[in-house]
Amino acid sequence: MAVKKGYNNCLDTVRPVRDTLEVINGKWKLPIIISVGIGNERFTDIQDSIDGLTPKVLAKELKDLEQHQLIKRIIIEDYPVKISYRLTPYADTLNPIIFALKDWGINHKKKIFNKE
Amino acid sequence: MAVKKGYNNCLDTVRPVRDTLEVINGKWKLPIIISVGIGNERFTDIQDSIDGLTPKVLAKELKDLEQHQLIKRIIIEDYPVKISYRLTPYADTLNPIIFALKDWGINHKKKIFNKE
DNA sequence: TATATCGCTTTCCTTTAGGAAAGTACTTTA
DNA sequence: TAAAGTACTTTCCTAAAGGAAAGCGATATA
Repeated sequence: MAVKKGYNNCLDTVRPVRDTLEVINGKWKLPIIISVGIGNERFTDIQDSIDGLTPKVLAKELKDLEQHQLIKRIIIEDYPVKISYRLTPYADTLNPIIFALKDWGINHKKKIFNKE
Repeated sequence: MAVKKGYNNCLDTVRPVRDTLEVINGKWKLPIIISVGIGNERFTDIQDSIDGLTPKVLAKELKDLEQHQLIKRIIIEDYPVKISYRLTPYADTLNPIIFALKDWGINHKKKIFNKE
């Protein structure tokens, strides 16, 4: 029989939410995905488009995002060799999350602004 | 005239997303909101419902969430005094975010599972 | 020849998050 | 009187995130 517990079980929701947060955690991953998605393909462009992002952090986050198959790194064999970053189709599945976060942020700022 | 820039501007989306992430950052805030939302009102119940959550972290996160007006702390003047945590109506506005994260997490697990 | 750009890497350092364990003040139950 | 529960706090520690600055090997431009 089941062990007595006084609390309500919320694992059905908490577990997948935590799984998602593990993929998109940190300050930078979603901003980078947004920037690449909007058309910034070059390392320097991505860096310039996001305030406060340092090259070290960008390089690390790009690697993480590549591993999760959200971004692909394309080497263009030209003289000089160029490197281009693109979203994978899978990254598009993050759109509902990005829109939800964006909407909430816009609304939250309104709320705070009207209060004070 | 405008300064030359080679990158596409993504601040319209990045800024509100970052504003939201500042409110719900970390491993624990959304799980706690989910747990309280599902009916866990007591400190110990919330703690027990979320795997790995320590009392120190829970106490800190509850304070943060109170400050952001997502949770209210209710003191029940009984013998002994009891303390109850509830979501504010404002916390309900996070639902689209939570559902989006949940759906993505479920789908992501499927994707990984089918691959390997 | 000198300087600049690109896509990073490297080093060093600070801050923050988070975990383990014990303690505390109070009350209730046996 | 002892043990247990409630809602935390406190201390101590580690790991990870993040920032500042310089460097590097290649090519390109003046």
